[in-house]
Amino acid sequence: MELGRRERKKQQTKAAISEVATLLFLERGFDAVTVAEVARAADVAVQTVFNHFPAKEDLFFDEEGWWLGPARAVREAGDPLDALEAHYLTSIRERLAVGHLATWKQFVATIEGSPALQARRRLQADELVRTLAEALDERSDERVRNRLLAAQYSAAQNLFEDELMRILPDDASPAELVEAQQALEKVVAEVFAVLRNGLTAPRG
Amino acid sequence: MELGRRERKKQQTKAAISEVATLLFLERGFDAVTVAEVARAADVAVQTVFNHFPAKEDLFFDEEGWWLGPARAVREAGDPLDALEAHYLTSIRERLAVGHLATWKQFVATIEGSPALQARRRLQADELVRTLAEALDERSDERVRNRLLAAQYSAAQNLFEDELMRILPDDASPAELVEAQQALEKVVAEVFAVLRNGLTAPRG
DNA sequence: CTACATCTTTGGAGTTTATCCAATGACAAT
DNA sequence: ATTGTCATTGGATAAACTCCAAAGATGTAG
Repeated sequence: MELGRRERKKQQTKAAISEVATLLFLERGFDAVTVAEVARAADVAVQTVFNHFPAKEDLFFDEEGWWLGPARAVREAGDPLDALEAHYLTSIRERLAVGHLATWKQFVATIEGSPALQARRRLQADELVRTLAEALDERSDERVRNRLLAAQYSAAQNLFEDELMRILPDDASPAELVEAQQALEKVVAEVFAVLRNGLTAPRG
Repeated sequence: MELGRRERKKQQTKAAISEVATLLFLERGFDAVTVAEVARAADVAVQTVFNHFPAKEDLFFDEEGWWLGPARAVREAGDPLDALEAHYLTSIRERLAVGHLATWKQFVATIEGSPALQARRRLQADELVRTLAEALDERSDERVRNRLLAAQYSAAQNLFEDELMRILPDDASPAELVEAQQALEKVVAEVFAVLRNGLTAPRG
């Protein structure tokens, strides 16, 4: 679809605002930067910022709807657990791609430094669980188990994220990256084994 | 410990504020009532409200730390799953006690009508999961499983709450109460059976 | 009982996020 | 060129929350 100049300029200002905002947030922390400052740095009116982003938090979380991924993965593949494991391994590899990692660690650190961003992330996690549970409902009518599984997936994701933050130094060398990826994939395998076998089964 | 008049009056104003605020919130919704209104209704200065309650949400959630219950239950009993099941059955019975139910349904409805209150409840749920996971860590060093179980317990609690809201009419008769309690306890038994046997084991 | 210290309450000014609205200016369509 | 649409803007406003200094109530020591 062809975009007119007007729409193009609109997207342009939106992108400019988001970019300058993200830089400021990463540099000085989310709570320490006011929307007025962002507007000034982007050379637009404060109202323009709110025209494009419904709330301040949306300036930071510009990626749209990653939390719908697991539900989609379940819908598009055969066995739900296989689908979820594959989906998670893919997202891990993306995160560990060269250049992405440092940025990602900074993102997480910024979130952990701001109650408002943490609240927003909880909302996203909730959305993930809800949509995943609905997707699982389409595969099996065992509502109770579907909801428990969805919660476990979300918990597993948190686990992996903590683990990543823990084992990876800020400036990881390529060798360390490979090592970390192998370590993480081992944890993923362990977690999904637990999910498959159930909590009380003996570990593999 | 003996409380002086000063401290007594302080608690008194705090209680008065909390009470009048809760009434207003239940009646007209959390977001539709301003702190200034609460202050006016309680005949105190706005600043006085914030002297006693760090944030507006604290005017609604005055009960302190119920979300630490599961962790405590695990620490004080033998088998963690038995402890959690017993703890949850107890809390259900409290909620279904005569007189408490209508109030509780109103509370939940008010929460569901306010994004701010929902966010606060998510924070509490997070705290529950975190503390429960720590308590489980003291019983077993299988960190991964402990975290998955904690997440499942939280999910189960949400399930029960939804179920309670769904099956119970606002003005339940004593007979309906008994019936609802039996239905709920059956669901609880089913969920904990799943937790014990694992997701993939055949249902009982 | 008086004087002094402490602590709660209060009013006022200010900050920040967010909304509403009317005016302006760039772009699109005829 | 005119006219309508739409993004942008400034201004006013609301609401949660903070800071601060003054006032009022309470506790304490002489």
